[in-house]
Parts: sequence; structure tokens; C-alpha cells
Amino acid sequence: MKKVELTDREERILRSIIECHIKTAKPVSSSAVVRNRSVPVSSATVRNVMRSLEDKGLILQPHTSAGRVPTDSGYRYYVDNVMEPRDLTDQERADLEGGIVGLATGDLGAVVAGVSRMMSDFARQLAVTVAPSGERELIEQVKLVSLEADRILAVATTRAGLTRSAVFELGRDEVGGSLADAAALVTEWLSGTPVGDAERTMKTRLSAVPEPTRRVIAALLETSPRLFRLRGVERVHYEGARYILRHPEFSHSAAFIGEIFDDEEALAELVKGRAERGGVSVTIGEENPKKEMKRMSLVVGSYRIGGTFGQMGVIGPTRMRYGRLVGLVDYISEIMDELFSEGGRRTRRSSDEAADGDRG
Amino acid sequence: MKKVELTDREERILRSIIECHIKTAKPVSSSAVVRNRSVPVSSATVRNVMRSLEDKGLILQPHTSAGRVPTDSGYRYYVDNVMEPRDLTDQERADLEGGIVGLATGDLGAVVAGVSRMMSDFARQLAVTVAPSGERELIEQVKLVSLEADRILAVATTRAGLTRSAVFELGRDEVGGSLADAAALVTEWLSGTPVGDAERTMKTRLSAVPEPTRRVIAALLETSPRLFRLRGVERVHYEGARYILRHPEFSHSAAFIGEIFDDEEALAELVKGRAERGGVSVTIGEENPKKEMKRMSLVVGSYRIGGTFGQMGVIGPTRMRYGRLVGLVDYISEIMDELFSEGGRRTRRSSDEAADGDRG
DNA sequence: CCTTAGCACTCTCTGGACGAGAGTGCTAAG
DNA sequence: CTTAGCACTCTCGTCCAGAGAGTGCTAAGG
Repeated sequence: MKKVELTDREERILRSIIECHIKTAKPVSSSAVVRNRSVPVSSATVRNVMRSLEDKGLILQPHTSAGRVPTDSGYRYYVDNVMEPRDLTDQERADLEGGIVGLATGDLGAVVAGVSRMMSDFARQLAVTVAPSGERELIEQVKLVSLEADRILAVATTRAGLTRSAVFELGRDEVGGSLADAAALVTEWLSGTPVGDAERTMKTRLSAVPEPTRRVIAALLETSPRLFRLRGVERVHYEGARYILRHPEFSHSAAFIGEIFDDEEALAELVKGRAERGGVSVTIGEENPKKEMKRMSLVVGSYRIGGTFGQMGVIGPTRMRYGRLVGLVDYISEIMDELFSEGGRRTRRSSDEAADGDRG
Repeated sequence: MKKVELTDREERILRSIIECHIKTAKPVSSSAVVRNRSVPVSSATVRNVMRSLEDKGLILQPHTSAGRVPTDSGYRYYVDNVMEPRDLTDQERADLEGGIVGLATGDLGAVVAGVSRMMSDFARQLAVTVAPSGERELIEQVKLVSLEADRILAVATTRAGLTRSAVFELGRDEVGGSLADAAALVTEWLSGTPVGDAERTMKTRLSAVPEPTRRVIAALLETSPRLFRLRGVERVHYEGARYILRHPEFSHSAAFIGEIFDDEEALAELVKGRAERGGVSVTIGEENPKKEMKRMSLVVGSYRIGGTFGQMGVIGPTRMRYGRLVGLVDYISEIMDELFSEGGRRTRRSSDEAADGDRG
């Protein structure tokens, strides 16, 4: 890819075209650029510059006598060199942080679903979230709580501060007083073990345990798929499909959008691939490997829970507000990282104090 | 509404038109009906019958020289008098039941989300679920579990067998040994109380409690919104927006579908209104009070958790497979009702045995 | 009286022609 | 290098004609 150099005036005009096109969704004429007062020249001069921008592949005309529309390369130049990631307002930041903090003690599925929802409502775009596999999260402890009748609630907490829980049934006469023993033993086995290894570890150690504790652990082991495995379906989460239907570029032929949703695994891979380097990554139109995505852009960031990374981002038409979305995704991934890092608990508690404002 | 009477032949032809139109999405010609072999007459005779059906308002021609398309009244007659709710296959029943049973111990939000997902995948339509308010569910007991560091997990179980949980923080020195006391006390207060009254009850009783138990309950009370309140956003759940985009009738102008999603409250009211009588209710096209829904049909059923009803159903174009969808919604609401009724636990446990087959 | 073959009729759909409008590219002057 | 002026090109909407689909009607047959 050849590095494109633009003069200051070219850049201003490119910017004006892109920002006007993002607002109106229509080709931008030379006179519209002049009307924007972004450059103090006539429309004829703007036309000359436009021709030069077109030669460089940054804009194009849908047809001979139309205004100009940004190309994918044009958006790329804009994202790399022109736009400034737009900061969120204090109010927006507070809303986001409050919402995410409220989710942070639940299980991974709830976190992912909640973040998707908030992100899509803020961005007014389709949001997609990929949960980290969770298999490499380290278990902190396991508790067993006797509920009413014969039901037992198993709760596992992880080093990142998340909880997973599952209910199973076991006759009261079978349990006796061995619930606490069983929980202590399992915690001893699993503390510091990755979630993904939990089942295997329990299985190998089980034989050495005397009854009646053994019976309890055996029942727990049967439930453990629900406790320790994250089903594929829970790993990818969409929210805000309605926003995509709003865009005039898709209101006519919306059928192909359905295709994007269909192959969840493929899209998850796509999102993961783009975000692995850390930071916020923007993928524009034709840069997407997936055919259905050639007319869409993707803004993704990553976050880390336990040992593994999750990704989240927004999907919309190439004509999207990159500045704002990059700012949004960046801020959300920052919150998530702080919240689920090893020292995350401190951050989490201090969020209540943050409501008082920064007087320190 | 005047009761429409049809001869046997008229009914067969109506049926043929509707079922053919559901398959092809195109107007059905007289010769297409003859080709279906549903009646042993010529196309001219079919045309005469069609005219009579058209006079009765059951079908219409989009334009003079086109075939016939069912009207909303036509679908209504078909649903009321012609179609038979199609039974699911044994495999489908087993899949559905297994899936729902797996959800039945989580919190209400997870149940609602999971059922939406399964329903939309089975129906290949947009599914919408309204959770019961949950305020009138009766609390069974409250447990407090000390997790690592200063975190405490509060778990409430309800008579219907659902669990709700929330994590809060409290300094270890502040808790002392009073966690069990606090839980026992709160359980005593709340057992048999509706979830909606829990906060108030706790608040009035708190003053009489001595330290240090009081401090624990005060902290629990602060968390109780997360434990006992279901946020509005969690009450309505959509899943499967992608299916709606597939339908040829919407692939052109998809924007208005976004409108349906926007006003969640209004749609929740609509769904609730239709399902209150119990059983499966079908609402077709113009029968819908909401403007955006005039071209859509709605198949809803209700289920009961604790004292209140929830609703769930599918939304699609009027051209939908009513027979199959009514069968599906009916079966799902049946499972839900069994699972969350007072005697539900037995059903739940017996689901493991059901895997062995019915030998009794 | 019901059914059916035959035929004229009506309406949509597609493609081409045409004028209006928008916006450009070019040229020549400042 | 910038700009005013003008010719040029392309889209979009409308209009029109021909083809095709499917009906409604009529008259003959059972």
C-alpha cells in the first residue's frame, strides 16, 4: 500500500467531503464544499482539487455528473490522518462506567450481553461482542450452598472477580453434613486452576475421596458442564440490529444483512483477528475478508479477562462516524480492562466514590 | 364480525391458495390451484369459486390480471377453521424441552433470553418474550455466601425454583460471624413475601436488629435493587431479527421494521394484551392496533411463573406458517408452565429420566 | 344448473425515448 | 494559481409501446 501525501488544502477538502457525506449520505458537490466554508476558494478550484483526490483514489464519482463520494481508501486516510477520536462527554462516561460496573460481578454471559447492549445504544449501531473463551480464567474458590428441598447451588468465583453458578439436585439424606467438606476440598483442588481444566482435575481426584463427600462431588461433576463451560452460542453476542436498518444505504436491500448474522463463528473470527494487536482497530469496507462485509466497516477493541482476550465493537455502513465510535470503543475497552484486571477490585469499589467527583 | 360459511370446495380452494402463497410469496393463479390437485375441476371453475371467495373478502387480486392473494380475513378463516396446529417431531420436542429445562434454574433474565433464542431458531422468525414482572414471585429463602476477600454473594430462591443473585462488598472486620445470622433473619422476614415487597419489608425491620448483623443487612439492602428488581430492559427480549430480513415482502423496505423494535414498551403491551386469555392467540395483519404491525402477524402464548404471567411468541409477515408456529408456541408454553408451577420441581428432576424413554 | 373451452380484455413489467436538472471539465481571462 | 462561464454528460422521472400473465365472459356441453 503506497503512502498517500496530501497538501493541507487537499486534506481539508477531503475532510469536508467525508464529513458532509457522513451527514447526508449523498454525493458531495464542489459547491457544497464551498458552502461549508472549509476552504476560502471557489467551487472551480475545489473541483480541481477533487480531481487530484480522485486520481489518488480517495474519492470517486458514482457517475460523471454527480458529486464525490469517499472511497474506502478515503475513509482510511481520514481515520489514519485526519479525524480525532472524539471524547465522550462526562455524562456519557459516567453512564457507561456505571452500567459496566453494575455488570461486573455476574457471569461472563451477562457481562457480554450487557456491554453489547450499552455499546449499541451509545453508538446507535449494531454491536457485537466476543467473550473470551473463559477457559483460562483462574478459579479462586468454589462454594456449595444448600437451597431449599434437595437443591444445591454451586458458585465458582474467578480471580477476575466474576462468578459462575449452577443448581443441581441431591437427596438431603445423601448429603449429610458433607457439603462444606466437599466445597473446601474442591476449592483446594481447583484454586488457581484454569476453568477449562476444572472438570479433568476433579475427575482424576475424585476416586481418592471417601463417602459421603464423594457423592456430593460426583453430583457437582455432573453439573460442571453448566458451571465451567461457556457454550459457543454464549460467546458471540449481537445487539441493536435495528440500527442497521435505519441506514439509507441498506433500507433497500436488507436481505444481505441477514447473511452477516448467520455465520456467527466466521464473524467472531473476523472480529478476533482484527483486535488481537490491542488498541482500537478500524476495518473499512473492502478491507474486510468476508464478502458480506465489503460494504460495512468494523470498529473493534479488545479487553482482557483472566488470561484471555475478548473483543467487542460496532458494525455499520462504511459511512459511519469513525471519530465518535473509536472514542467509544476505546473507552469501553479501557473500563473493562481496569475492571477485570488483577487489581480490578479496587477500581470496582472506588466507582462508588467516583460519584462524588474528583476532589483529590 | 360476520361469520363466514364456506362450502367444502370453497374451503379446499382457499386452503390451496393460502398454502401455495405461503410457499411462493406470489399471487396464486387458478391454474396453479388446479396443478395442486386439491380439487378435480378445471381452472375456469376455480376462477368462479375464486370470485365467490373474493366477494366474501377472503382473497383479493393485487391487480386485475394477477392471481389471488389471501387477505387478513382469509388467513383468519384459515387459522380458525382450516389449519391443524402441526405437531412437532419427537426430536424437536426433546430438543426444546432439554434446552428449556437447562435454563430453568437461572434467573428470570436468562430464562427469557434463552427461550427467545430457541423459539426464534425453531420458528425461523423473530421471537419476542415478555418476562413476568417477577414482583409477585414468592421468595423462598435468602442465603449469604462469603466469597474471597471482602465480597459476599447474596442468593435468593423463589417458590418457582428460580434463583437471583448479586454480589456486594463488605469489610471482613465488619461482618464477623454474623453472616449466617443475617441470612437466617432475612429469610425469616421474607419467606413467602413477594419479591416486590422485599425491600420495603427489610427496611422497616432493619431498625430493630442489633449490630453487627444490622450492618450486614444494611449492605444487603443497598444491593437489593440488583437482587430484587428486574429492569425494564430485561423484561422484553428479542431474538432472531435476521429472520425477518429474509422475507421477500420486507427485503425492499426494511426500515419500518426498525420502528417495531424501537418502542419496546408498546410492543410488550401488545403482546401481553393478546395472550392474557391463556392458550395460543394469533393476531393477523390489520387486526394489530399498532400501525407498524399492520403487515405482520403475531403468534403468542403465555406461561406462568409464581403469581404472574409472562408471554412469548413469534412475529413475522402475515404470510407465515401458522400451523407450525401455533404448535411450537403451544408446546413451549406448556413446558414452561409445567416447569415453573408449584409442583415444577418434580417435572424438572424427571427430565433426566425422560432420556431413558417412556417405558412406563 | 353446473362445468368447461375459447377468447377478448386488462393490467403489470420491461425497455427505449426524451426533457429537465445537477454537477462536472474545460477554456480563457484575471 | 484562481476563477467565471459555458458546454457536456449522466441520472432521474415520465411516457409510450409491446409482451406476457391471468382473468372475466360467453357459449356450448353434460
